[in-house]
Amino acid sequence: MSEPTTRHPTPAHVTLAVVLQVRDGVLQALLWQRAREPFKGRWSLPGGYLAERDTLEDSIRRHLAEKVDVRELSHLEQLETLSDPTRSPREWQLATAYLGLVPSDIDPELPGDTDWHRVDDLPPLAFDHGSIVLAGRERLRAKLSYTNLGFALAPDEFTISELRDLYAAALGHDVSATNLQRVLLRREVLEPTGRQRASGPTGGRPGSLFRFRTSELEITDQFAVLRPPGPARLPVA
Amino acid sequence: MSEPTTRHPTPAHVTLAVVLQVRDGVLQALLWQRAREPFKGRWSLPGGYLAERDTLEDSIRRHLAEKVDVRELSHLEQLETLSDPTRSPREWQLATAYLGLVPSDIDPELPGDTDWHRVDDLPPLAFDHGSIVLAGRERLRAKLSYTNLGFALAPDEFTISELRDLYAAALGHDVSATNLQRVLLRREVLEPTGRQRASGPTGGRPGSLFRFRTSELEITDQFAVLRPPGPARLPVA
DNA sequence: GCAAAAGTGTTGTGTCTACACCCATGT
DNA sequence: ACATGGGTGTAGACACAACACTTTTGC
Repeated sequence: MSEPTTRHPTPAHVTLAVVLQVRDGVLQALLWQRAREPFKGRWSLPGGYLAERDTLEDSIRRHLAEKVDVRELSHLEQLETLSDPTRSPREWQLATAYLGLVPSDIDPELPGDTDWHRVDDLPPLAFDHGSIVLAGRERLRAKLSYTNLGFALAPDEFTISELRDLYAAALGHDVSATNLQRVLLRREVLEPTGRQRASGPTGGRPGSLFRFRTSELEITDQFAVLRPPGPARLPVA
Repeated sequence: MSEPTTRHPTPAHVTLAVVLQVRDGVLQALLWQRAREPFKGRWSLPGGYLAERDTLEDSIRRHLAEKVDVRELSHLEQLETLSDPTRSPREWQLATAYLGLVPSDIDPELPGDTDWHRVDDLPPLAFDHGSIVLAGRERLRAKLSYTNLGFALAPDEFTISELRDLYAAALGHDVSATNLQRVLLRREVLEPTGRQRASGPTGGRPGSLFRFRTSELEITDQFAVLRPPGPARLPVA
């Protein structure tokens, strides 16, 4: 298997990751400054060549491990594979992009050539990485609406206001804490922990703490329309 | 560019397509019977090796052109890239899978080693192709609910009953013609052509003919929830 | 008491399913 | 006339956004 029996020319293959986190109330992406040509000095997505015996997911986890502690990745999913033959000026190279998420309460140690950048205000990126970041953001936004993916942005415990700020940063628009709470509780995505956050120095009622019921991705708004026929589902007996 | 400057070992790369069509009122997939080892004689997805200077999409279109007339593909989108190092017994091989759709009124000429199979009753497939077919079906089902993707399953003109049968076959459950019509008209996905289908031999009111307003994929049910704030959108003035 | 922050009650709206009913055609 | 299939009217269920109001804290 390590000796391909094909006589077809094969492209180089790299894995890339759009790693997103809400930092300072803003959605940010982890970028890495290229040390070498092509695009020397430009910011780019972390990643690297696929090694033998690695799956694509293994590969991107391995490359990311050099930047951030992989245990800190709360979610990782494949985005798409890019194949424009001119996407790299030097070689025939395919790239499989992943979306990775990091909870907001974590501040990983980073090497000197690596830093967070606001997705709303990115510098020019190497290759086609700019459009990949935007694709990752769109995927995140869509899944926040119809899945429980919020778990990947949030700490283990949080108040509704804190969660609201995370959603607002990721979605790019204001979110009402009132309605967010009701939607996520109705869908049984959140559950109360029973504990409370202490009031801040300026006073105010202490907020109750919640947690996500599960850290596995689940679709919570299946069948937005064209449901299968049948009597209405019982309202959670 | 045709001379990779990398010294990394590179995997073989193939493109595959799950081509789906509603035939005889049932969702079916286009399969091809392997002439050679490995998996000689087994049914498998059409596709083949990626050639230099091809994008992945070019590649799968080219391979499909040997089976069906590509102009008959009403939709083509990337599904995922598979990379398990053991997925092919002979070589290190990645596969990028696509979903292709063919309108129900077309009956392409097929070579002798190629045929349609009901997705609900597939034979054992080569490699990991069985799970890819199911992933394609799930993608189709999801997008039928929140996009106008129905255009890719339907002929240019159709009655609501005919469209209902297509949706039912693809979704795998009964669909109400009444509600289907109202949902798709409200969303302005369908428009009446003004023409009618003649009655069948057994009588019955002739059905009005409709068409999809566009054959570009559009999201018609954006923001199922967590809409951006603001006054309610005007009800289509 | 007053400001600040959290949380609940309530109303209105839009979208969907279900089902009854009416319409147009062939025999 | 009556069977067959197409289409409309309408009622009820539900989920959501918006906003007023109440509760709990610090000062």
